[in-house]
Amino acid sequence: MRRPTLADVAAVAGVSAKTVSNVMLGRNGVSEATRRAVLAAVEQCGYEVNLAGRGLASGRTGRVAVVVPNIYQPYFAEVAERLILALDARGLTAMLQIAHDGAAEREAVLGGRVRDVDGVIVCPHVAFPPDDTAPARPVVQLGGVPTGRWDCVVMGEREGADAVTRHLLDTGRRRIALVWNGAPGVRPSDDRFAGHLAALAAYGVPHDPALVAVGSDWDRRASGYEAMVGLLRSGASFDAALCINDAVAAGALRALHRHGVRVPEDVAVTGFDDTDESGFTVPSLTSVSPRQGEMVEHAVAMLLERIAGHAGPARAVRTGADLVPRASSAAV
Amino acid sequence: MRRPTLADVAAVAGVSAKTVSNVMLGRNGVSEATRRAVLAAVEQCGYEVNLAGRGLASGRTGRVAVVVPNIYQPYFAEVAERLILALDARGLTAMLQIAHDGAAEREAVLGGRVRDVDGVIVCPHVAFPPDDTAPARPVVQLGGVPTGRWDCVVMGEREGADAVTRHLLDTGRRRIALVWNGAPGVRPSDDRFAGHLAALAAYGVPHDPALVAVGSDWDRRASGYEAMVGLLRSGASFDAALCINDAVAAGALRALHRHGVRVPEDVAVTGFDDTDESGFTVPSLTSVSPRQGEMVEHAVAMLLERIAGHAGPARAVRTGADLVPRASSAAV
DNA sequence: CTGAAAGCGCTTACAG
DNA sequence: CTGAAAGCGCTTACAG
Repeated sequence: MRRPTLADVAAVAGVSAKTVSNVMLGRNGVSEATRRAVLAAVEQCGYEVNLAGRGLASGRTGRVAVVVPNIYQPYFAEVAERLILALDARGLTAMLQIAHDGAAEREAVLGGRVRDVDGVIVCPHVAFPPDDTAPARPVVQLGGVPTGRWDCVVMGEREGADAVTRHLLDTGRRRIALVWNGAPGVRPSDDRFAGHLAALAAYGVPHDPALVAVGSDWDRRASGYEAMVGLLRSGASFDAALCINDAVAAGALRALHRHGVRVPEDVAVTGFDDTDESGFTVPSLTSVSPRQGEMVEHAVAMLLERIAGHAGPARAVRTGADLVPRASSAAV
Repeated sequence: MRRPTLADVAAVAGVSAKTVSNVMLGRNGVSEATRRAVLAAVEQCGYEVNLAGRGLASGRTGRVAVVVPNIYQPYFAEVAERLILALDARGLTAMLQIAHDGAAEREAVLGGRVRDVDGVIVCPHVAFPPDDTAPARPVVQLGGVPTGRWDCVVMGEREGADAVTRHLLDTGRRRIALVWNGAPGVRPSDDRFAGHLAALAAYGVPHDPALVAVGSDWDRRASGYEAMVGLLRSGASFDAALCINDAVAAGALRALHRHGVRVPEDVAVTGFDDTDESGFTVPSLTSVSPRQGEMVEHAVAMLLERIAGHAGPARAVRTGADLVPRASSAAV
C-alpha cells in the first residue's frame, strides 16, 4: 500500500493540504473544529509526515549531529546516550558520529555533510584545531577548551581537579603523581592541571615534574596500565596518583595490584568522570562527577536557541564538579 | 552564500542536471570527458548533494536505524560503534536509537518513523515480542532469539556457554551457580542455558536449580552485585559463578570480594562478551568473545541485500564464540 | 551518451 | 481562519 500523503489526509478531512500542514506543525490560527477533523483524518489514514518532503520545503531536517571521539569510553557513551534522549524529547533525531581523530572531527563539524542536519553538538578531542572556516550550521561544544568560535559548555575542570587534589592533601598525601592526557613530553597547560597546581600552592606543596606521565592516547584502561608501569619503573616515589579519567585509573589500579603496591595503603588513586565502573573496581575508585545532566541540558538548550535563529556572540556556560570519595583514596 | 545545487554545477559544466546526477550516482554510460568536466565543476562549486532532495526523488534516504537497548553497557556500545563505522564505510549514515524497553524497541522497528530510513538493524532485548505487523523497511536482527520474521545474525550462544562450562568443569569446578538474564523465577530456556546444560550432561554433573539467580534487569554491575549478595545469603554452596555478561560478572566479583570470598581460590567467576573491562578487573575476568566483527559484517551485508531488493525468506546466519580464559577461573 | 519534463511530499509567501 | 500556486533539489521514466 502506498504511504499516505498530506493530500490524502486533506481529502479525507475535506480541507486543503496547507491546513493539514498547519495542524501537523502545531501552528495556531486553526479553528478547534478543523483541528479535530484533521487529527481524525490523520489517525484514519495512518499518516506520518515525510521528513524528506518537509526537509526540502522548509530547509529544516529535524536532525542534529552528535559528534564524539568514541563510545567505548563509558564517559562518552553516557554523554552520547543523554544527548540522544534529550534531543529526542524535543522532537529532534540525533545522528551519532564517531570521530576517532581530529581530522574526522573537523570533517564532522565543518565538512559538507553538516548541511544535512540543523546543528551539531561536539564533544571534542583534547583540543579543537584552530581554523578560519565558519561552520555551515550552529555548533555547540560540550567539554574541552572553549574556542570563542561557537557556544561551549565548560565542565568544572579546574574546580574538580582542585577538589580532588585538596582531598588527597587533606588525607595526608604529599607526592602526587599525575597520569595525564596531552602532547607527550609537553608540560600540561589545561584547566585541570591549573586546578591541581592551585590546590598544591594553597597547601604549600611543591609540584614535581618528575611525577607527571603525559600521553596523547591515554583514554583506555590499557593506557593507564602502561603509564603506571612506566612510573613505577622510573623509580619515582609517590603516594598518590591523580588520573585524567576513570578508564586510565582502572588501568593504573591493575598495574599497582600487579606490582604489589597496595591501594590505598601505599598509594591513593583517583579518577575523573564518576563512571559506573568507579563504584566496582577493587578498591572502589574516588572520582569527580562533572554533572553530566546539567551539561547536556545546557548544550541542547543553546543549540535550540541557535537553530531558532539566535545570532549573538559565542557563549560559554560553566558547570561545576563534585568530588566523589571512595575507598581508593581513604586516609591511612 | 547560497548552497550550490545540481543546476549550478550543470551550468558550470555545460551539461544538463541529469548528467551531473548520473555522475554523482556513479552510473555508467557517461563519457569519460563529460565525467571529468562534471567532477571539475563539482569541485569548483563546492557542491554536496542535498539528501532531502535525493530522498524525495528516489525514495532512498541513505540512512539506517541502529536500535540498541542502551550504550552504557560496553557490549552494546562496542556493537553500536562497529555498526556505525561499517555503515559509514558503505556510504550509509547510522541513526542510533536507544530503546530502553520493549515498547520503545517495537516502535523503533515497526513504528511510523521507520519510513524515514532505508532499513533497520536491531540488537533486541531478551526476547522480541511476537507480532503480526510487517515492518515498513527491511530489518536485520543482531543477537537474541531469531524470529523467522526477518534476517537474523545468531551469535554463538550455545557454543559459548558450552565452552565456558566445560572450562569450569575441566578445572575442577562442580557446583556452578548461574547469574542469568530472564523473567524472575522462571527457569531459563535460552540457547546459552541449553549450552550450559549440555556441557554439564556431557560430564555427568547434575544441574542444581537452587544455584540459579534469574532477573530481568541484570545488565548492570550493580545488578550482578545484588544477585551475588542474594546467592551468598541464600546459604547455597558453589565453587563457580557463570555470569550472563561481563558487567554482571564485575558486580559479582565485587560482592565476593566484599564478603571475603576469594576468586578464584574459593569461587571461579566467568563473564560473557569479552569487553575491554574484563582484562582489568581484579582478578582479570574469564569471558566469551562473541566475534562481534563477524556479526556486524553479516548484519550489514544482509541489510544491504534487502535494501537492494532481495525478497527471499528470513535468513539466519550463525557465528561462533571463543573462550577467553583469564585469572578469575584459574585452576586451584 | 545526453536532454527536457514531470513529479517526489512537503511548506512558504501571497491572497482573500 | 483557509485556499491555490509555486517551488525546495533531486531522480525517474521517456525521448532522441
